[in-house]
Amino acid sequence: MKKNELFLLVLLKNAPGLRGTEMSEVIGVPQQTISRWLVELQSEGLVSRDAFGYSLTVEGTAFIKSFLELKPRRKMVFSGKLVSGLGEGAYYIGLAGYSNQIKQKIGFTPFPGTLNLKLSSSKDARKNDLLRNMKGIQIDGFKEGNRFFGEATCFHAKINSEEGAVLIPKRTHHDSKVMELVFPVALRQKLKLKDGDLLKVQVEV
Amino acid sequence: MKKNELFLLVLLKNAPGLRGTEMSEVIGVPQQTISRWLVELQSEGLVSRDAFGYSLTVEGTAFIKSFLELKPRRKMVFSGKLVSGLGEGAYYIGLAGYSNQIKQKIGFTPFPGTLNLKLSSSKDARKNDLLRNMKGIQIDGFKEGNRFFGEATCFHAKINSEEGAVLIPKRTHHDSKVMELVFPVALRQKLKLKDGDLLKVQVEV
DNA sequence: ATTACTAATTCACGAGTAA
DNA sequence: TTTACTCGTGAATTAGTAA
Repeated sequence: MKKNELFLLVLLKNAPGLRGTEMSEVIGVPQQTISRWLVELQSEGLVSRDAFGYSLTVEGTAFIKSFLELKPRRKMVFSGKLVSGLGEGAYYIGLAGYSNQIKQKIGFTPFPGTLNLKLSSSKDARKNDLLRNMKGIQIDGFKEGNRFFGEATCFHAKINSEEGAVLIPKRTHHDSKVMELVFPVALRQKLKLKDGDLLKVQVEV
Repeated sequence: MKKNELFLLVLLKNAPGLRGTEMSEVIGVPQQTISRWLVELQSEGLVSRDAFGYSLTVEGTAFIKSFLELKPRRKMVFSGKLVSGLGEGAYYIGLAGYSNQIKQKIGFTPFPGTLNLKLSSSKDARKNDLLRNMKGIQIDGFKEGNRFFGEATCFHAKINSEEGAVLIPKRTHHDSKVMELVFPVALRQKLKLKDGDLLKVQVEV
């Protein structure tokens, strides 16, 4: 696939059954060029054509979907001091609505309680801000009785080889210097941690 | 923005703070080319650079977001015969969980009942299939007591100047020949319709 | 290390036109 | 109508290299 042809894939994803002439108008590229792009995309099996116009093939749909999520695997390292949360974390993580999703999407049943880190440097706070804008593992919101519990995003993370996850609630705007983590075990006890201990976190982004 | 530079915008959307060299690896284009693209994107104010790498600016974020939803406004016309549903429609549409969303996102409080059309031609059935794959107005699922009610997609639609909407439940796989519509009024009564009447629907996609 | 300039090369573009 | 071919032209690419 030539880079420019991405335009057509996005367009066809949004509106299957388009004509080449329509795409030409929307993108602002001559019909001849659109045609050339479409010929290549068809030869690659990403696009098909019928009497109603062009559409993505199954492969094309998969391709554009995975492309839109394209990102390199990177590790971001943060360091911060352990602080006490307000005990809210334990309440939320204890709810089946969150706990089950974490089990299913991240791979462990979280210990009902969160580890709160106060990041040491403003560099790390800045990186934390970047993290909050990234698309991680989506945890859906849900309704429990009359209360609504919001969405969150997670990233796989490690503290001293202990596998866990960073938890970023979508709507509540924590301080950029605060990072919240969940683990399958009571990490405070397992690693004999206390408030003020300096910890290094490796986050998979 | 040159067309190719879209790659970088998508990438930076997914992973802000990337280095040019990383983007080069992921996209498979030499670093020199990435650099040239980034120079242009910065001069256009879509991308900014700091000590941590490149990120989208606010304008860049808005730009890529609107691009990903790019599609031409089109009208699709269907014709079909009015048939009786199973009365399920009325039950679902009557639920506040759906009704309120339709009011908010489409602009009218739906009459609790749906109009079911049996499409006349296989051409129309094929177009209906295309419609089901398009991204329309999203109606979220919700939980009511123990029951879960699934997502749906809507499109603005008209029957004889009467404004309504096509309703496409996400998970239930209706026959492609069946189209379900909602209106702010009891259209059957208002237009004195009866089963078997031939109707033309204009759908905004 | 990362980023960006210059210059040689390539190959994508699109007007004309046919099917 | 819509789609796609040819081919002359020029813009986009990228290796080499510097900062």
